Formats: sequence, structure tokens, C-alpha cells
Amino acid sequence: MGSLPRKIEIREANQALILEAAEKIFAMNGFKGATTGAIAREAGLPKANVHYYFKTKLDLYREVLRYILSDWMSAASTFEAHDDPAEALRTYVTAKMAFSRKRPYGSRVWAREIMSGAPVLEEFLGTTLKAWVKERTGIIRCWIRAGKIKAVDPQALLYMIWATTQHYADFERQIIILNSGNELSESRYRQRTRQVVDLVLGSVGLTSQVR
Amino acid sequence: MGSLPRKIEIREANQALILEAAEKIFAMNGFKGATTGAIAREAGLPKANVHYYFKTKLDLYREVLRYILSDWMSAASTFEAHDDPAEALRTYVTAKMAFSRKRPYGSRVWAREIMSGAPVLEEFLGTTLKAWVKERTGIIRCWIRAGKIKAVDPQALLYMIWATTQHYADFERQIIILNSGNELSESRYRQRTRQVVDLVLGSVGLTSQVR
DNA sequence: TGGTATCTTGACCCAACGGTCAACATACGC
DNA sequence: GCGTATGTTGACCGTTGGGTCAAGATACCA
Repeated sequence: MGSLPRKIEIREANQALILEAAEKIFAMNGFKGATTGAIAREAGLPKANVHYYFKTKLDLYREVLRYILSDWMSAASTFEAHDDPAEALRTYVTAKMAFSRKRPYGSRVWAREIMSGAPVLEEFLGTTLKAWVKERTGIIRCWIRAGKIKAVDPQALLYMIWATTQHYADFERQIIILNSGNELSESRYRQRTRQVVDLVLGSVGLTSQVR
Repeated sequence: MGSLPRKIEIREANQALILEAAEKIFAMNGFKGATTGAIAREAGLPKANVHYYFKTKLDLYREVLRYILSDWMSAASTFEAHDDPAEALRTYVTAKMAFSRKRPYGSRVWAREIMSGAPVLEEFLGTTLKAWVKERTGIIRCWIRAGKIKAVDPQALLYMIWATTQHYADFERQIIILNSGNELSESRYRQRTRQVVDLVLGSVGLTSQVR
């Protein structure tokens, strides 16, 4: 199948397998609570094999976070795709909701890392994310000065968007239980995404055009 | 000092000491990641003493959750304190923000429990909380029918309020790092509380009277 | 086909874990 | 003061944890 040497194929396939298993186990139990044995079991490999591809548990954890970060940043980049605040916010919130749906484990690993004091993500938060926030709050301030949206605190708005969208990943279990044990269907989730968009737009004084 | 027998005094004081320490350690590392040794160290007691007051780690964990729940429910009860939606929402959001400020560890233990699949809280969520949500969404639907607020999805609104207010406890570390390493001062936090209230009111079409 | 680099794995090591226990200390009713 | 119930603690136990290793299997190049 693949044209590249089989050895490399195997290596990448196994690494991906382990990373995916690790993301799930770390999401479930956090860094300290996760065991390399559980990760190996989840991946269907012997423990020693996990340690062959990733020297230590911390190395593996760092790799998982790096993997999540790349997806997070690509959702983040949708923010400035539009000039119009309504369109920009709608696109961003929709992208974040999609991320929560597609990678709930990733979101939970992130949340647990922060709750543990962000020992690994500290540097990223203090540099890349901080710069991102500064830029984005600048854009929001522009919108306010231009009278395009209500005068809200940009950071409070950003945090509300993060919190609300990530809630659907991090608290998925709670949402399911409150929904009588049923997962939100694909169509219900799309509907909910629209409702969240409407709430966010409403919070800055923009009424959704559809209604 | 105390008029009640010293033995009981000692017992309650030690239990409270251990519970507080446990809440912090569980918040930091989750159930599996936390160790009874770490809890004992945090409480300034030998490990065996912790096991004297709480038979197993799971017992202690359950007790910590029960302790948190009582505070959570008292914040929840502020919801129906007012007839006017603006006043009710303001009061509720303010109470939840105060809870996040006062008991950040409790909020994080809750979050971690849910992310682990809610093995212990499952029953509470499926009964008490579910009933609470049903009642509250009913109230919100009333407001909508009466034309007092915009027609938003009640559950989506509730989840947004939970997510946003709990974000200030669960992601405290991230917020601090994004704030150049400084905690939000008491006055900044009060200001932020008002900003969050404004966003929530805005999302349902109510403009804060103050502005 | 033979040699080398990479992959696979059961067995193993030691530290740390949750939990127990027996010996001792303290408080309190009598 | 004396006996008993409660509180305190270092030492200990069996298990599980992260990580290692050496011996074998597999893929690749010449």
C-alpha cells in the first residue's frame, strides 16, 4: 500500500495508536492517575512496547498535549477570518463546538492539565496563547470602538466562549446524564451549536438574523 | 474553650482538617492521582491518622463530594429568589461567581469527577440535579412565554452560565498566567462578576440598566 | 542468503501505593 | 486515681506503578 518503507509505516502507525490511547486514558484519569499499563491495554500492545516508542510517561504526555495544541490553534485561527463581528464570532464558536464534538478527550486533557497547575502548558500559555488573546481582544475592542457591538469586556467575552464551548466536551458525561442517558445526536448538536452562537451574539448585542 | 466534650471537638476538628486537605489534593490530582500520603502531609498528620477517620480513600472522596454538593446546592437555591428574570439571573450568576472564588478546589473536584465518568456523582446528577434543571428550565420557559426575555434554549443558557462561572475556578491557573502571573484582585473579580452578569443578561436580550 | 537495524515482548526491579496493626498516649466517667 | 474508650503513630504488608533488559522476531540492504 504505502510507498514509503514499511519500517517507517509501522513506526508511525504504532505511535499514532499509542497517542490516541494515551489521550483517552489521560482524559479519564489525568497525568498522575493514568498508568502506562492502562494506555498499553487501550492500545492493544504490551507495556514495554509503549516505552519503546515513548521513553517516559511524561514524554508521552507532552506529545499528547502537543498533538492537541495543533488542533486547538487551527480552530483558533478561524477567529479573524471575517471582518464582520457576527460572522467572525459565529465561525469561531462553531469551530470550537466542532472541536468539542470531534476531540472531547483532547479538551479534557487540556482542562486537567490546567487544573493541575499547568506544569507543562505554562510556557505555551504565557507566550503563544497570551499573544493570541492580546490580538483578539484588540480586534474586539476595534469592533466596540466602531460601534459594531456592545461595549463588553473582551476578555470576559473570550472566556465565556471558551468555557461554554469546552463545556460540551469536558462535561459531556453530565450532559448525557441530564439528557436521560442519551448522547446528543448529530442534529441536536448542530442545533445546540446554533443556540450557543445565538447566545454569544446576543451577549454582545447582535441579534441573529435568522428568526 | 468549647463547652462540648473535648473528644468530639478533636474529632470534628481533625475531620474538617482532613476534608479540606483532601479537597485540595483531589482538585490537583483527581481521585486516582491523589494519594492518601499527600493528603496526610497537606493536613499535617500521619497517614495512619487519615485512615483512622476515613476508612478508605473512596470514603474520603465521597465525603469531600458531599461537602461540596451542599455548598453548590445553596448557590443553586438563589435562582428562584426573584420573579424578575434580570434580578434572578443576576443573583444566580453572582452567587456562582462567588462560589468559584471561595471554593475553587471544590469546583475542580467536581469537574474531575465528571471527566472521569461521574462514577460517584452519577446518582446525584440523574436525580437531584436533573429535577433541579427541569424546574429551572420551566421557569425560563415561563419568562419566554411572558415575553420577558428572548426566546433562547433554556438548557443552553443554563449550561453557559455554569460553564462560564465555573471557568473562573477550574481554569484559574490559565487566567492567572494570561494575566501576567497575577491573581485577579478582589475588586477586579467583583468587576468581572458584573461583566459576566452583563454578558448573560445580554444573551437573553436584557440590557443591564447601569450604562 | 547473510548481516544489521529496528521492532516486540515476558520477565524482572525497586519505589510508592492503599491499607493494617499493635503499642502507646490522652481524655473522661466513676 | 483507675479503667476504659477514643485518638495517635511508626512499622509493616501485599500490590501495583514506571521503567529496564535481554532474547527473539521481523524487515531491509547488499
